[in-house]
Amino acid sequence: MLDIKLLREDPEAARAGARKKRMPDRALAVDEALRVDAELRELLPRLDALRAEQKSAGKAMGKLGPAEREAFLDGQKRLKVEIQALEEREKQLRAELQQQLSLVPNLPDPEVPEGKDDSENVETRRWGTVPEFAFAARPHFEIGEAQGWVDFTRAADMAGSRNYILFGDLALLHDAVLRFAVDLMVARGFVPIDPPLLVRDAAMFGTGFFPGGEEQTYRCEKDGLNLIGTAEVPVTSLHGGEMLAEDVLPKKYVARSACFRREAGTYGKDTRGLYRVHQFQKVEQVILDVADKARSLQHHRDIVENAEDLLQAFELPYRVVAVCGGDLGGPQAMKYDIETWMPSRKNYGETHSASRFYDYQARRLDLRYRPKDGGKPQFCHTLNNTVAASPRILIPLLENHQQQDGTVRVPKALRRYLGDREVLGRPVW
RNA sequence: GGAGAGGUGGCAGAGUGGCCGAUUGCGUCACCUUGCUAAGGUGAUGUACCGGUAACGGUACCGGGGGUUCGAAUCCCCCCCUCUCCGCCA
Repeated sequence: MLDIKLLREDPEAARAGARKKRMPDRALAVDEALRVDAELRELLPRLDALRAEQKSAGKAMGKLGPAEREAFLDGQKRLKVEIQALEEREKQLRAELQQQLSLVPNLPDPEVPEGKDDSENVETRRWGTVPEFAFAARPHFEIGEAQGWVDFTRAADMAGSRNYILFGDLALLHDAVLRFAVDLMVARGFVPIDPPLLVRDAAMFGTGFFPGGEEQTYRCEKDGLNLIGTAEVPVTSLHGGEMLAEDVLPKKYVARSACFRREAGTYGKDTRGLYRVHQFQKVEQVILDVADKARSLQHHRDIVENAEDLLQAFELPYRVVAVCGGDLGGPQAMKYDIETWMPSRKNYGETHSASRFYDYQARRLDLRYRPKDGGKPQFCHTLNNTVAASPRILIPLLENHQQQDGTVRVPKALRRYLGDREVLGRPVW
């Protein structure tokens, strides 16, 4: 959520931001919000004056005898009716303002590249060498099925499409990756969290997934709860509604959780293999800190570096891209994706997504801190990034480290999580 | 799922229809006192919105939402959450 004051002072900035994000309908919300705000600002002083009158008269009446009260009652009753009418309107306007304001996307930073979709994201750097295979390299699902490591057919039978079942060494590798990711972050001072997977609407709204992301979300209607698509939701919401002391900041958390996504509207896209699935495990890093842009920028660099260090430890080639306006979500001010080389796609595929929000989520979550210098409470800044999402990360692991006979080499960093084995699987070809 | 008790300011905890935006304690800040560590005294100290350059003034907010009333932290209804007991259960 943006500050309404910002909209009053510079509405064009908010409209331009929505346009840069290719959300023209959300640009309209700026003007709707301002229209409602104007009416509210006209109404409030009148209402306040009436209430002041009611209040002072009411106080006086408390000191009067029963007989003298009668004289007051008529006027007070008229006031009451008048106030009730204005209050009714106030309630409508506030709800409308809230709704429109919550639709206005966060301002994309100036450094966010122009562009309509992910094809126009801008590469900022590459690491590693894309492997050249001296044999016919196979896609991960062929390797996995040949080894008996994954079953898509039975998964689809019992759970529908975009599901999978991992077996044996691949199930172990999946867990090894996640354990490595948590350990890496804990070593860097992040507090590990095992968060709720089912959350109320407030958490979805507060993190900016609602309104807008309802179709992507599995919902348990009976209980009014939503399955999280990322631990960002419960972890960023953790201190929602709180007033933190400045000296507890920054809060750095790392959460491992299952994630659930309906993937509505992606029919026919990435249908094979482990790339786009309804349920996966993810280790997510989240930072809450003071409202200081320079510190947000530094945290953003740090959380990208954390993910890069993981990929380097996994010996996987990757690139970092600056996500363009059209590919940016509503709540983000700026986002870097990290894309890891996936030989079967003959391309880099997104494995990480690092966002900074400034105070956009914190406003929605009512997440504040009291500055040390005794100033007014401020909304925090929030950031998050993937550390590892699996099974998607298994794609580059299997494909880049595959060997001619169908076995898979284990990167050194992961061996200690796999009984010190250097190779997974048996020769199958 | 059944029965009961509660949710009040940064925290703890009073307050059962008007004198309550709310006693008090802790914490925090300022000043004073005290020649170690410590302690003591005085005062200030909620958040948001509206108006004002400001001082300041006004309004709202006592878990959330409705209602009764001229007037609600206080009475009524619904919901959420916490705790205790019982039941069920990984």
